[in-house]
Amino acid sequence: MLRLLRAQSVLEARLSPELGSVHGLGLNELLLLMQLGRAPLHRLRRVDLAARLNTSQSTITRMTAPLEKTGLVKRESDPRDSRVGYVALTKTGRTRVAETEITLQRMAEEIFRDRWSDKDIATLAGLLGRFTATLPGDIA
Amino acid sequence: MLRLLRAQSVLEARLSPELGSVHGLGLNELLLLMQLGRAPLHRLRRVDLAARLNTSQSTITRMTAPLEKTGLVKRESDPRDSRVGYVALTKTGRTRVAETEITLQRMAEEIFRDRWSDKDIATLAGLLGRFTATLPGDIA
DNA sequence: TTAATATACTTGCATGCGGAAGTACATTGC
DNA sequence: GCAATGTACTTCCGCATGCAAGTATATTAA
Repeated sequence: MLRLLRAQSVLEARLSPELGSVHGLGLNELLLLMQLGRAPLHRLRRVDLAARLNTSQSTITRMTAPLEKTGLVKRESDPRDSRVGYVALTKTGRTRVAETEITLQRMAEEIFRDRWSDKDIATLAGLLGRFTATLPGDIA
Repeated sequence: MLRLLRAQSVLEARLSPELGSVHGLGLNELLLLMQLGRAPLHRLRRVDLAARLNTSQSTITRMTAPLEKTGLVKRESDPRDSRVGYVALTKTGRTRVAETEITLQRMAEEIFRDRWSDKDIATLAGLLGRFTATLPGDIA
């Protein structure tokens, strides 16, 4: 179990810098945008987004501010309930996510290429899924 | 692979609060002390400790300061090389680590109890080991 | 209707972290 | 021996984050 904690830090240390330098997005920003990309209408309420990213609402507020400025994301309101603010992917945002996901995919292949069979990967994903299953918006 | 990132945050969210409230140690502090506990003479150079925790040296400096104050850890110097500062577990520190590890063990069992067989756990540990193998001081 | 409670979000504050710069010491090459 | 380089550590600064408090709106109960 302790290995899970360590493995994450190894992985993050490897992924984060390249994503940042190539696409100007932090790993967490990418994960946020990916959640939006998979949501209906490419948008989510801020509370739901926080739950999916297993983080706090205040983090969402602060993370989305710069993304709005760069135009990857925009605010939308709910006519039924004026408390809620949706975070919605813009068209620019969608293309940017797509590009970055390709890079991520390439890096994943690079990491797994050596000693991992497809079966190993599937097994790992399955076992880890038991942890992440408690979260909404689980990602394959 | 994304699941690995999510699984860690789920796990940390579950472990951290209880460890803090029961033993007054953060999860990262415990991991630090555990590394010392497994090292020869119960001590490590600060650089090596940073490498084992996959963190920066400055983090080690800041984390050890409070641990020194509470007497769980003490400084030792190297007569051969006066640049190095060892971080060494005190006797108090050793008993505290032992107590806390028991709590951790209990929590782990609680988490895995339901849907996990011993074989599942072993498989997961093995697969994750491929990531952590690059770090010194890997922990079972 | 109105008061009490619940929900969605933002802001202020404190904490934990990494990186760069600074200091002290050790090692290498001449 | 001494200059140049490398290593161990600390401190400073900025960034990301959670929590608690505050605001605005919605829902529930009387």
